[in-house]
Amino acid sequence: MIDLKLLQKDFDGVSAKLARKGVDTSLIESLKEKNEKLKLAKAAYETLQADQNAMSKEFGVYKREGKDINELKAKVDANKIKITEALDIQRERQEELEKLAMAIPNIPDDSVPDGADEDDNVEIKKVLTPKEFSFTAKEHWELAEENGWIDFERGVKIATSRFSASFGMGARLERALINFMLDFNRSRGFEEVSVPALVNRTALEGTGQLPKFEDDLYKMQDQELFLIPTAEVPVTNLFQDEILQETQLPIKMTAYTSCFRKEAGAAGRDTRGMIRQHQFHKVELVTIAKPEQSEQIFEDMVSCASDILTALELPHRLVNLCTGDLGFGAAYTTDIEVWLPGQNQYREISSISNTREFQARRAKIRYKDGKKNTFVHTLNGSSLAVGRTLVAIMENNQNEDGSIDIPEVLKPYLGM
RNA sequence: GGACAAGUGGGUGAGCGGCUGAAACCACAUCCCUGCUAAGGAUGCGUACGGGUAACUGUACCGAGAGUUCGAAUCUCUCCUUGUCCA
Repeated sequence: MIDLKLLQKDFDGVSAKLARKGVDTSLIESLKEKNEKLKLAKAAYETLQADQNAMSKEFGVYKREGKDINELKAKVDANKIKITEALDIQRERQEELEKLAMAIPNIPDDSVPDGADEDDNVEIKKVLTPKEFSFTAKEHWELAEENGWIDFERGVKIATSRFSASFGMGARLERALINFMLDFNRSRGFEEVSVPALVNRTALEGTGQLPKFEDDLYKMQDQELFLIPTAEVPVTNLFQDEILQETQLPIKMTAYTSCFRKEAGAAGRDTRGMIRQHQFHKVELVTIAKPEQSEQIFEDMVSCASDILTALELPHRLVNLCTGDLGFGAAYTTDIEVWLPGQNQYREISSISNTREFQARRAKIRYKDGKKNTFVHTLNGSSLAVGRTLVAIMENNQNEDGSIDIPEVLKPYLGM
């Protein structure tokens, strides 16, 4: 959630920054107005309530002294009617404000380049050079089927489109990758956690998936629970509504979970293969940090994800997301794109974001900064998307006969 | 699944419908005293939002929500969680 005090203080600054993200200034104007109206309504209600409390106190005194209370009671009763009205107005305004405020994205950092979509993202650097193939590189679905690693039809049969099943070395590689990634992240100081795959509405509001993106989520029918679209949701919200000790920070965590996305609006994109599935494996990094720590930790997280790809000998590049491609909660984001020779292009395999205090404000995660309570910064990033890593291994390590070389670092995980 | 009980501040734990934002103790912070393998004393110490340069002050919060009442941590209802017992 954006900082309403900041909005009040620096309306022009805030609205200009949000305009870069396509948020209409009139919306911000309306937010500011609603906030001011709520303050007035609150003040009105609180004054009446203060009167009421004072009169109620007198009641006790009157009774003890055996005084007549009829007159006082008439006054109090009349005041009560006004309080009820004032409270209704206040609640209504509160709801209006919240509804609007929860739907406004984070303020993009000044370093975020302007742009409409992913084509305007800015490359930061390339790591490793894609190798030349003496033959035409195949796409991963072809290789996956040839090797019997992934069965797309049978996945669809037991669920629906955009589901797949892995067999043999395909399945074992997935597991090896998960373990390798978790171990790697752990070696960089991220504590492993294991969390529920179902979360409630409050958690999703805390990290910003709700209320705006309900269509992208799988929801239980008989309970207010949702399948997680990313481990970021349960892991970040572990500390929801807590006041942490300064010495606890930063809290660096890594978690493996399945992720579930409806992929609403992605019809026709990546329909073949396992680039875009409804369920996929992902190893995630989440950090809860003091504000002054978050820039450095962000860099550490980017390095961690990039170094995993380097260890797997997969060429990739880092890009700085432009305003148009930036997620709802992020102040700034670096994507890591892995080279896919079969597709002859770089494709996203990780996305690392600093949300600064955007999620912390929603999820009420604070720490004791001396005597004051201060919102923490929260960061999250994939390290990495497992399915896409497998895709990258298949395409980059393919031989002319269709066989695939296993990366050295994975061999211990496969008993090789 | 059924019965009963409980949910209070960082922790333990008191709380009669008004004098309780909440005793006491522990922890923590600052200060004082003392000089020895330890302690003693004083003060402070919840959160959110609003007003005030500030001292301070208003409102709300004792699992969540609703209700009764002039007034609720305290009474009633619903829900959630935990514990114990039963199936």
